[in-house]
Amino acid sequence: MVKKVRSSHRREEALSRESIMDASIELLDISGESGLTFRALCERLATGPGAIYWHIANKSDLMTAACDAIVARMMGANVAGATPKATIRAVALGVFDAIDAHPWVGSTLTSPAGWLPMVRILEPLGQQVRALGVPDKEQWATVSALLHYILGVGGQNAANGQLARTQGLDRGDFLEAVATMWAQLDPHEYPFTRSLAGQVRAHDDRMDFLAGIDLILRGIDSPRRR
Amino acid sequence: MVKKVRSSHRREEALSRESIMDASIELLDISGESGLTFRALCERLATGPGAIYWHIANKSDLMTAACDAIVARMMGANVAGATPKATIRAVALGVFDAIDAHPWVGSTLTSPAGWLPMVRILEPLGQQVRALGVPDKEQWATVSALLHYILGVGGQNAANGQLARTQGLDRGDFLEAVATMWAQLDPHEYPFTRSLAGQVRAHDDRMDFLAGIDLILRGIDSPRRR
DNA sequence: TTATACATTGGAACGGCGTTCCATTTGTGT
DNA sequence: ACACAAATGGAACGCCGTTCCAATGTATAA
Repeated sequence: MVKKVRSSHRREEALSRESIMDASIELLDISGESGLTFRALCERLATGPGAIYWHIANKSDLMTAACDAIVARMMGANVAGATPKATIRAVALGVFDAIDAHPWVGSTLTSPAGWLPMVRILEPLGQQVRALGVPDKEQWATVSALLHYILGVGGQNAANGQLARTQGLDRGDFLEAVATMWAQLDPHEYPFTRSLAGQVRAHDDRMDFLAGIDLILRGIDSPRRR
Repeated sequence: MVKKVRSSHRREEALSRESIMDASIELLDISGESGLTFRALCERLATGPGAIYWHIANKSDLMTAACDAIVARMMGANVAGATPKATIRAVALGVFDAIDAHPWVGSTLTSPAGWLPMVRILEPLGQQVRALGVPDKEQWATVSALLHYILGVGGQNAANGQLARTQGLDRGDFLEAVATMWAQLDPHEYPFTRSLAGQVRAHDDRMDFLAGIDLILRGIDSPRRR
């Protein structure tokens, strides 16, 4: 029987939670959510699954930590000093751009295990909502409206981005495809959606996202009828 | 060699796209998104994967169609005649309740392939937004704000529901766990989230969801400053 | 120095997944 | 009676996350 001889030296760059996460983020950015597999990770890190599992608990742990790293990095760039509304817009756009750059963050943020990265977004929003003078009793509903809107757009953008990537079409092709499908809908059942087909072709995701944020901010300003 | 004898009669209740989808929805409702596998489906339908693949394209096709069935069913219950705002609230609550009853719908709606079920929701919202007198140019941004908020809350609720189910805890336990985690956050870094811990414990998801809808509706009423 | 404990590593193996392929059976039109 | 297409069910494939474990290096105690 031949005894397999292991490579005689320990790896030069030691495996660590950080090095594993760096590699994971690279894989996710390059080939999307489905690109992060333990096999791909093992190849990139030149090791086996056992070594990776020594440092992380499971794949969900890996994804959450990677997501948290992105969100924390993005939040660090935010500066204070501006008006509450300007700060809310800045946070919202930060999340939007982060998801645009790393689509996989969109779906991971919504996942149940991802409460820590979510809190990083919730906190600054809440501080500004409070600064706007929203009464204590209404703060939770207000900030959760903002947060859910932001995550909702992010999730949708992430999904669209992944669809585009897998189908290999750019933004223009994608919008064209959507516009065409909508234009072919039944005019009696879907008059509104059909009428939207034209607008969608030329719209700007980022501007519309900001318009939605402003809509909510105007709602916060409006007195509550009772 | 022994030749395997097939059962001599054709199945009494013929396999069809509908019967497959009924079984899929049952499986999804019983055991969540991870409960729908081809193996479980084969057992329930007493057949093999090949027979199923004769009627559907792939799993994504299956999920989207199941999701669309739920959404279409729910939309059928909506009645006209009320004010635009009341109708918007009714549609929103319909989606909320549907996702509450079938959590897997929440994640499927957001998936890129699910544009058809999404349009079923977009359409009535758009018709009412138009009825509210929102100018053509702003209709898309307005209705997409509503839609993304609704899907955002739905997705989060679905995620929480699935977490609760897999961990086997009820709503009270879940909220208690969240409140405890938030209360343990660093007071200097997360003052707002910490202050929220108490409110969260007693909040009502459905009411807060409606409060968010009303927030957006108030924003639609408010004049756009320029 | 030597023996012993412990942290880390890498690879083999497992069960389960979506999907494909194909021999076989059944119904239908001639 | 025959040919042919629709429909069926099961075996097999490749990939996935995860577990297990023998081998290796390093630190510590004798």
